[in-house]
Amino acid sequence: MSAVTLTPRALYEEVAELLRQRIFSSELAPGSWIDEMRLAEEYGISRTPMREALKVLAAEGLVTMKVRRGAYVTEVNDKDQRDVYHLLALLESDAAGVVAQNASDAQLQDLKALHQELVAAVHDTERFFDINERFHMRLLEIANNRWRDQMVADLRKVMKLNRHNSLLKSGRIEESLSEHQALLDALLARDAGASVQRMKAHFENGLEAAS
Amino acid sequence: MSAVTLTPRALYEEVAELLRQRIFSSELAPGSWIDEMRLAEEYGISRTPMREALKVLAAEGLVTMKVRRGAYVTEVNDKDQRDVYHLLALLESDAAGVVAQNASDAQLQDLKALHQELVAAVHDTERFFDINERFHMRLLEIANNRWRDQMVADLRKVMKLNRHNSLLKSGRIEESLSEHQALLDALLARDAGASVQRMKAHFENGLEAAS
DNA sequence: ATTCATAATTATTGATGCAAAATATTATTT
DNA sequence: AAATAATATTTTGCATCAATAATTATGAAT
Repeated sequence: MSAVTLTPRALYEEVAELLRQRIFSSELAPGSWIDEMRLAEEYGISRTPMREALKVLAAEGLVTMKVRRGAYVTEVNDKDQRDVYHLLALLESDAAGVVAQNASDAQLQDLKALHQELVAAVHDTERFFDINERFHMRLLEIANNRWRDQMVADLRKVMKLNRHNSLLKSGRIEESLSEHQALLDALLARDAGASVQRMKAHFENGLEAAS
Repeated sequence: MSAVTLTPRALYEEVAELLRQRIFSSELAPGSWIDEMRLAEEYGISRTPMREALKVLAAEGLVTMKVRRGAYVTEVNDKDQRDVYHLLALLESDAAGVVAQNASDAQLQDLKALHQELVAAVHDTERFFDINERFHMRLLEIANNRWRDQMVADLRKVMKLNRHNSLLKSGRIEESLSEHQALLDALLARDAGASVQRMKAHFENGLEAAS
C-alpha cells in the first residue's frame, strides 16, 4: 500500500523533458512559436510549471524568449552548427588531455573496455551510437569538471536541433571507430598532446560528414 | 511628464539582476538559503516573477535548486574555482586564436585602441578593471561565436561568487598589463598559436594570484 | 531519560484569475 | 482605393489562492 513519492522530479522538470522530446523530434519545428496555453492544456497542467519549463529550456538554448511575444524554438543555422561543433571539439579534446594526464589506470581500463564494446557493436548501428555516447560521457566524467559537463550537455542538446543531426552519420562508423582507436592509444600512452589532437580530429571529421 | 513604463526587460529579468548584485556583494552568502517570500515582499512584487528569476540564476549556476527545499546560493569550493578558471582560459584562449586568424585589420586596431586606454588607466584601479573587462568582451565579440559568449558570461558570473574574487588582483596590474601587451603583439602579428598561448598564460598567472 | 510517532507549522509547488500590451482587423476619411 | 486610426481579440505577464510536502516540536511509551 506504499503511497510512493510520485514526485521524483518537480513538475516543471518533467514538462521540460517532454518538451525536449517534441523539439528533438521536430514536432516543434525550429523557429516556430510555442503556444504555452495550448500545451499546458494538452498536458493537463497549469501555465505556471509550463512557463518555468520554458525558462529552463531557454537557459539550455533550445528555445529563445522574446519580450511580450513568448517562446520560440531556437533556429540554428549552418554557422551556429559549426560554432557549436567547434566548442564541443574544444571542450572534449581538452577533457581528453586531462584524462591522459590524470586518470587512474583503472579508469583508463574502463575506457578501453567501453571501446571494445564499441568494436563489437560495429554492425548494430543503434547500439553503436549508444555506446559511443557512453564513451564520450565516461571520458568527461573522468576529466572531472562538473562545469564542463554541464556545458557539453547543453551544447549536445543544441546540436540535436539541427536536421543534419547526429554527431555521427551512419556512413562514418568505420572511420569513427578507427579515430576512436587512435584516441584510445594516445590515452593509454598517457600522451596528453596526442590525445587532444586525436579528439579534435575526430570532431573535425564528424563536422565534415555532417555538412 | 511621460511616466512611460518602458519595459525594456521583463520583471523577472530585472529581479534576476538585482539578485545577482546581492549575491556578488555577498549579502546573500554562498550556501545560504534564499527566502523567496521575504525577498518578494521586500521588492514589493509577487512570488511568481521571483521564482522565475531564481530559475534563471539556477541556469547560470549562481543558485542551486533543491527539490521541495527551495533555492540556495551556490557554493564554489577551491576545486570549482580552479575548474571554472580552467574553462575560461580554454574558451578565451581559443577565442584569441580565432581573432588572430579571422579579425579584420579594423577590428585589431580597435583592440589596440582599447589596450592603450588600459595603459593610460594603470593608476586608476577601478577604471583599469572596467577597461580590462571590455577588452576581453570585445575580443570575444570579434571571435563571433554567440554560444561561447554565453558560456563565458555564465562562467564569469560563477567566478564572482568566490571570495578570492577578481579575475585580477590589484597587486597584479603591472604584470597583467605586460601580459596583455604580449597578447596584443601576437594578435597584431596574426600569430594564432602564440595568441592562444599568451592568453592561456595570462589566465594561469591570474589563477596563481587568486590562490 | 530517551526514542519514536504524530501533529502542527512553515515553505514550496501548482492553479486560477486579472490586467496590460501587442497585433490584427475593420471602418472611416482623405 | 489606400492609408491611418480605432477597436477588438489574442497572449503574455504578474498577483493571489489553494494544496502538498517536509521539518520540527511535543507528547507518550518503553
